[in-house]
Amino acid sequence: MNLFAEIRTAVIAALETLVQAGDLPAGLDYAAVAVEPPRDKLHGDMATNAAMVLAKPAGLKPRDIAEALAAVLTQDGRIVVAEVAGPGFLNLRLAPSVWADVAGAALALGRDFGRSAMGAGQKVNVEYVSANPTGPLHVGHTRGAVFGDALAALLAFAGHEVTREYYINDGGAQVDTLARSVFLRYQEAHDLSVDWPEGSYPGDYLIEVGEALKAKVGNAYLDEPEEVWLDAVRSFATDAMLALIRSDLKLLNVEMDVFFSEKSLYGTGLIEAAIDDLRGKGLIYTGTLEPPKGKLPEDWEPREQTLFKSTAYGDDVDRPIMKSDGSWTYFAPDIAYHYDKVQRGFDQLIDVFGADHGGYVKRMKAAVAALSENRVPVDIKLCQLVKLFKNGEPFKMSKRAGTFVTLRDVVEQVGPDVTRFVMLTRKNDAPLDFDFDKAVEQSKENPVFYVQYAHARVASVLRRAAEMGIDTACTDFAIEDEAELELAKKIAEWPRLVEIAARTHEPHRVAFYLNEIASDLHTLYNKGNEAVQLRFLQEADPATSARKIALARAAQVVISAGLGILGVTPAEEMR
RNA sequence: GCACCCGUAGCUCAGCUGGAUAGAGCGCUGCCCUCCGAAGGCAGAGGCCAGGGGUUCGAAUCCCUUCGGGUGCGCCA
Repeated sequence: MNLFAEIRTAVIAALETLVQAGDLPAGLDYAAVAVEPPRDKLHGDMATNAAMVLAKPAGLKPRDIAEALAAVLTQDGRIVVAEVAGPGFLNLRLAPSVWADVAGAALALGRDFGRSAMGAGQKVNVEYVSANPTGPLHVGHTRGAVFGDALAALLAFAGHEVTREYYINDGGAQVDTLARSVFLRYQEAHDLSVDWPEGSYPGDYLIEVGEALKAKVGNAYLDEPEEVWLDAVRSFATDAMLALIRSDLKLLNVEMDVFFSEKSLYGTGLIEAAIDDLRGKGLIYTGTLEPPKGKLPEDWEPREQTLFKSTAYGDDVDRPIMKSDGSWTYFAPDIAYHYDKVQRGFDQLIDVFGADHGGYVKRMKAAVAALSENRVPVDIKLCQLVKLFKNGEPFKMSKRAGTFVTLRDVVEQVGPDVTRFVMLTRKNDAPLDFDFDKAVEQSKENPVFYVQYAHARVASVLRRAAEMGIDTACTDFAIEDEAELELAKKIAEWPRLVEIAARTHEPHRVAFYLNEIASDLHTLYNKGNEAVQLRFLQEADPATSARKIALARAAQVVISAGLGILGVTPAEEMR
């Protein structure tokens, strides 16, 4: 139940009434009519721009439309005051009972309150993490993992059918490097001393993989040339890395529906099929690209290549899909992978990448647009860097991986709940500072704590109420004070916020909202210190107390639902 | 050189498909702790929304441009 949507429906019905009465011309487009919370709450509870939006097409003055609209709307029992303001806004003030009804819905629906049918019938694929299977996940992946996971949950909450997917880059040269690195560890496991060539993966995490390989094959590969063991070791190593990555994800409670292997596209005709599809559309050709302007690669020379005409779909230059030795570039399997997603019938694709893949966005969009004939939109969300701090000092090294801090390092220090919440306290395209100490600090500056505390505070009130024999299942409300009204209104905003966040693909909005509703709850609670009649717990008047507690429970339900979307456990107590 | 992202209070950042007098936290100033949990609370000061043009009844938001920061830029994925 989205109260804003309901009032908007009422506004449009009222406009129709005006049309019937001949006060407005028929056939107006109401699409731009909005009902929103006003910026300044002194203006009322909701405002509509209907009169201003319709003034021009209707050929009338905004204020005249607004006056007429106000007259009709005040006949609605929910609307107490409708007054024209500014250039033609219509400010609405709602009856207190309306807010109580919304809070009542929250209690009745529990964590399903705010669930939307917005995405009904929409199949969405969210691809995230997709880290190369060459080592443990690091901090950057962590942000992508949390973001993608929260976004998937948010879309599901908004009614979409969501598939969470991980693309395994196991087809390129980097898994060969992995295999060779594991082979070196395998040699070490046999007490041989080895040289680490430039570009190999020297992290400690491969030591046990080398030992496991020894345990499996003994000394069978020791004196053999690469041709003998490369395939087998690569497959052994990528399996091990994938197991590592899965266990990393599990630490964060991230669970994928599909792990899609790049390798599975090779030798199966899938890449060829995707490229053929593009060729059939006249988008594949052989040609020579212009050199990039400015800093020229040193070994630049004009070269004829097989190209995808991505410029036909908004890219800046056409992109090579085949190397000069006839093998595919990395782009070709990616095209095939997205072709596969399109063929699986998704209505919408979302790719979550690191910000360093920004240059990849246009060609990927071009590819999907071409493959789906503009049917399937693809939204590519870029996650910016995470800078780690400890005691305000930059924090860089990992004991495990050597050169980078791992997901495991982070989660082991602050836990999955804190990791997830903090990662969502910034917009995805804004850089994020993550301070280990602040993240676990128990103070108002720490949003994780602040929101958890609000939830726990209600739990605490409920426990004490039960001891005092106060009804904790009451569904009547006593919403009188300004602070109570604020909280009730904030609860009513939840369904609308879900839809906005889902539409914009921005789960951080949920985190910010939770901070606000927590703030309203704390404010109300603190007000009870001075104004005794505002306290939730009132031994002398259990009936009133029960109705106050009902509001606290409604807020708690919303906080719980919001945390659920973010993948954070609501705390029952903070000790 | 080109493309993408970003530029909002001293600091870190929100800001809804364009809406009214641009918000929050920290920091700062002043009050407040025998009180349902003060691991705080209340109030106040503080902004040319980087600069300039344009579209619009209306622009932090859309378009153009300048400046400043980040990322990327033909057989690496």
